[in-house]
Amino acid sequence: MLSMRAKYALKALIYLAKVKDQGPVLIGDIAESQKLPRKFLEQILLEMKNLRILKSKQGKGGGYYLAKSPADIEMGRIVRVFNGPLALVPCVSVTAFEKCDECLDFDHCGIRRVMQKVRDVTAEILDGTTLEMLVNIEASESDADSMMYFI
Amino acid sequence: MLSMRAKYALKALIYLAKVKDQGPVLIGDIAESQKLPRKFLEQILLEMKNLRILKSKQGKGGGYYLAKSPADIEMGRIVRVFNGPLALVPCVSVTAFEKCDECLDFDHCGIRRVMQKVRDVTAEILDGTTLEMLVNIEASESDADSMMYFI
DNA sequence: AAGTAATCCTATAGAATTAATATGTTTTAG
DNA sequence: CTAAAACATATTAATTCTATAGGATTACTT
Repeated sequence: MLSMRAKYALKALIYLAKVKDQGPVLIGDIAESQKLPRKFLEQILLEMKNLRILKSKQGKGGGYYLAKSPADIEMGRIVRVFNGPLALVPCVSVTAFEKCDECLDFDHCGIRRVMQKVRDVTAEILDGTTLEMLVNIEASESDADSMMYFI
Repeated sequence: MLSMRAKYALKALIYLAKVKDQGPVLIGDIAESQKLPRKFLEQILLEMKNLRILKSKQGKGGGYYLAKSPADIEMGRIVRVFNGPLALVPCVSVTAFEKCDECLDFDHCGIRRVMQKVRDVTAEILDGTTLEMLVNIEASESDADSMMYFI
């Protein structure tokens, strides 16, 4: 399952994308409007700022806002940062590759080969979905309609 | 990431599928040949027996063996039992559906709609892969060859 | 019937991770 | 100068995960 941190990060980003022309947004506004725990969210936003996904303005009148266009922020990136590798086993991870301790025959491991496929399709979807698309998906009426965003 | 329990369960099953005509197999044999911690594996095998995935024979000359044909045991089942739901968020889980606490608008949630797609393709692969296929995949020489097992 | 080899069963320890809160520091507009 | 805001780090509490321990039960062999 996705960690709360990852989910909250995505929620906050989607919100920031929706109000992106209104200048800096207060942590408190994001937390309240999205029903997220304020201090926990604070950490998450800070981390995204350090990763240059967000920018911030300190002091009175300050807040957070997107560092780049919603079209340039991929869901995959956020999930990796806050939830860890997409791969279900380390031996098919691109960002955190590692052989399994108990591995007897890397080349012929069936688990690895299947999990490689799972990772690939997952990455295709998540890396292929931008914040901009997420906003559009939320604007579409039915699940069926939103499906056309996938290849 | 997949839990060790899930990985060990799969390893044990693949091994049992490979030697399936040789009668009951000792826990110790499985553990040693697959480099799995013996007592931990014991729990896992017992659980699979209670789920009717394995059968066992107690006492001298006893051991574990598959309760059904490798063609009838799907990877998805094992992952669900030992790792939990395939879904990354509870609101797209078939086996453990639950709305998110912080959910504001279920019908229009972009995260949910994308994660639904991820769950669906993952389930398609894992539920579409049987133990028998895993054994065949391990017998094929290149990763490319083994790819034809996927739809 | 005894002995032994095996699974069965449950408890528990220890480590790691996660979610969240707490507390204070720094920056900046007015 | 003050108040409002982000910045930064430490700590807690709960949960989960991996693994081990120790005995209870079952059944084959002699």
